[in-house]
Amino acid sequence: MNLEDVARRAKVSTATVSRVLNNVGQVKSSTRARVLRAVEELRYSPNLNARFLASGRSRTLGMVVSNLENPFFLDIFRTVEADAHRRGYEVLVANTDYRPQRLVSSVRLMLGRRVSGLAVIVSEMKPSLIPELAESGLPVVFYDVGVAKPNITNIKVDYPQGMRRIIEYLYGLGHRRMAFIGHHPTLGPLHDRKRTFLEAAADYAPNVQVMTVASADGPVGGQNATREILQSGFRPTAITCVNDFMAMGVIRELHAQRIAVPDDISVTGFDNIGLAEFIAPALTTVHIPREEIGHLITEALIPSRRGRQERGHEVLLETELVVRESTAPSAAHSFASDPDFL
Amino acid sequence: MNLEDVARRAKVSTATVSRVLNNVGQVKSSTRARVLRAVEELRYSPNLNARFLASGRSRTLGMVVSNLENPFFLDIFRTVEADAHRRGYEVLVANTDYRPQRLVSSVRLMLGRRVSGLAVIVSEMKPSLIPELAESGLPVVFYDVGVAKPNITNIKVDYPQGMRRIIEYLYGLGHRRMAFIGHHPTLGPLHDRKRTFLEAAADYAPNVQVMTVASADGPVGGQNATREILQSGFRPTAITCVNDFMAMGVIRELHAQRIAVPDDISVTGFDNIGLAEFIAPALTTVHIPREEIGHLITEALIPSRRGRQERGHEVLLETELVVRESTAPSAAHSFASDPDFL
DNA sequence: AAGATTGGCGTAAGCGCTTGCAAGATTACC
DNA sequence: GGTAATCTTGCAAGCGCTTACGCCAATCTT
Repeated sequence: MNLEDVARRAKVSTATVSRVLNNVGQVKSSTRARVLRAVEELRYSPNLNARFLASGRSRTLGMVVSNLENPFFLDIFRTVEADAHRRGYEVLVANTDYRPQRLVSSVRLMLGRRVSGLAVIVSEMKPSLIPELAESGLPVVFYDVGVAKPNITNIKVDYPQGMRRIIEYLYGLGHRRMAFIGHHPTLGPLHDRKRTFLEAAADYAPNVQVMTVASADGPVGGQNATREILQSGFRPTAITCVNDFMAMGVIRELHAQRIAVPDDISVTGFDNIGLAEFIAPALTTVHIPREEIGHLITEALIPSRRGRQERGHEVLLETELVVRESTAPSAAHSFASDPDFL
Repeated sequence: MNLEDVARRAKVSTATVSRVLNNVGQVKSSTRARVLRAVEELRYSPNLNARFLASGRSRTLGMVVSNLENPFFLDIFRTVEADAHRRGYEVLVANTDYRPQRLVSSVRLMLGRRVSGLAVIVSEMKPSLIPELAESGLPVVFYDVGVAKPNITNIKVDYPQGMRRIIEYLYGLGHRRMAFIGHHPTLGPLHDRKRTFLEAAADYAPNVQVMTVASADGPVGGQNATREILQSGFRPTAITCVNDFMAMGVIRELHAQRIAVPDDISVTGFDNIGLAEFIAPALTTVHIPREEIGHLITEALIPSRRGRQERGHEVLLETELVVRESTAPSAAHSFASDPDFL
C-alpha cells in the first residue's frame, strides 16, 4: 500500500498525490477530491520514513530526560509537546534512568531519526557529547549543563539562589542542624547542587551542623535516605531535599517513625511539582518554572516562521520560595538566646 | 555525511559498510576495522529513516496511553521499554490525554512510522480504529477494550472481580453509605468500571446507599470530586476511587477538611501504584499486575526467535486486594445490630 | 487572433540505505 | 599445480516518497 496504489486508483501521478497530501503546489479541486477519496478508500497511511528521507526534514523534536517518573521532567515534556503540536511538530521522548550509557544511545537514536531539534534535560552527561552535538549543527537545548554555542541553547535555573532562599528561610526559623538529601552525587549537576547547599549553609547560616546523604531519585530513595540519617544518630531539625519527589519519601518515613513534620523536623523540597500540594503536610519548596522551560525549549528548537532561528544563547531562570506546611520554627532553638532574633 | 562518505574513506563499497554496521554477512576483520575507524572518525550516524525504508522493518514498538502522568501507565511503559531494549527494540510512546482525536492521530503517526507492533492502552477508543488495525495485520495489543483477532491480543483486568473485592471488604467493615469517584464517565471502559461498582454494590452489599461523581483524572480531580460529595450533603463512610492517582487527591482533601481517614471516612484506590504507599494514610487498593501486563505486551508484539509469533489471543488478569491504612470499620455502623455480624 | 501567462499535472531523479547476485580473491584438497 | 569450495567484496536494483523541471491546455493580453 503506497503512493503508487493511491495514484493509480485516483488516476493521477504519484507527484499529484504527494502534492495533495502535503498541501503544496496547485491542484484542481476536483482532482484533489479524487485523490482524497482514494486515500480514504485504501486507508492509505504515508510511510513517514520515506517521507522524511526524501524531504530531508522530519518536523520531529527529540527530548531526552533522566527520569520520566519524576513529574518534574514529565511536566516539561508535556509543555514541549503541546507547543510542538501547535506548530505541527511531533516529539519523541527517551528516558535514561540517569545512566550515561543510555544517554549516549538515546541521543544517537534521535540523531539517527534525524530529529530537527533535540532537548537534553539530564543530569548525567557524557562530555564528548557536547562537542559532537555542537558540530552537528542541529539545534540543541541543554538543561543545566554545558555552554551556549551557535546551535546550542542553554537553560539554567539559578539553583544557588534557590538553595540560598531555603537556607536563609530555615536559618531564620532557628534551624541549626540540617541534613541534605540528594541522589546520584557523582553526577555533575547533582553534585553541584549538594555543593551549593553546603556553600550556602556556610555563607548564610553560620554555626550550622550539616550532614548530607544520597539515595535513589524518588520517594523510595527519600525514604531510605531518611532512615540512614536517623540511624546515624545525627538529629537534624530540618531536612532539605534536592527535589520534591524525594521529599515525598522523607515525609512519609518521618511520619512512619512518629516524627512530626514540621514540629519535630522541617522538610523542604525543590521543583514545586504538582504532587507537593497533595501530601500532608503540604511541602515547602522552591518553584522552578517548568512551563517556561518548556516554552523556551520549543522556541529554541523550532525555527519561527518570520525571521530566522534564534541563535543559541543562555538563559538563567529565577526561582521562588513556596512556603507551605512542612516547615516551622525549630523547636530545638531558643529564640530568646538567639542574637539574630529581633 | 552518509554511507558513501564512510565507504570512500574506508576504501570499500557502501555494501560492505552496511554489512559491518549491521553485523551481517562475512567481512574480513581487517576491513571491518577500517570501516569502523572511518565511522568513528567521521562521527557517522546512520540515517534510520533510510534504513527502515530500505529494510522494511523498524525494530520499533509503538505505545499509546491515555495519561502518562498517571504512574499506572508509566509503569507499564517502563516494563515494555526494558523488555524491548533487551530484545534490541525501541519503543515510541504517545500520550492522548483521553482525547479520541489524539488517539487517532497518535495511532496514525505510529503506523506512518511503520512500527513493528503497537500497544494501545487507552480508555477512549474510536470504534473505527479496531477494524482498521485488525486489517492492517500489524501485531497489536489492546488493553481493556476490543476483542482478540488474529493479529490482535487483548489484555483485560478483571475489574469486576476487583470491585467486588473492595465492596465486600468495605461492606464487611460495616460501611453502608459509599461514594464512587471516577473520571471521564462517558468513555467506555471507565463507564463500565462505574457500572461494575454499582452492580457489585447492589449484589454484594444490600441496603447500601451509593453516590457517584466524576472529575478529571489525577489528584486535582480527586480533590474536586471530594468537595462535590461533601457539598452534596451526602455523607459516605467510604469513598471508592477508580484509581489510586485520584485517591491521592481525595485523601488530601479530606485531611484538609479535618475529616479523619480512615476513622471518619475510609478511602480505597485501584491499581496499587508505588505512590499509594507514600501518602498518609497509606492507601488500601487493588493491585493490578502492571509488570505482567508489560511483559505480555512485549511478548505479543515482538516475534520470538524460536517459533512463530504467538497469535492474537485474550488474557484476563486477576486482581488482589491490598489492605493498608486508609480503610477501617465504619464508625457509623453498629455491629451489634448487624445481622451479618458473626 | 496570435503570443504571453498561468494553472495543473506527469516524468524522473534522487534521498540514504539494504540485499540478492555474481565476480574475484583465497584457501582447501588431492 | 589445478580444480573446487569458500570468503570477501562490489554492483545495482529497489524501499516509498518529494520535488525540480517541463509540457500541455486554459486563460489573458493588446
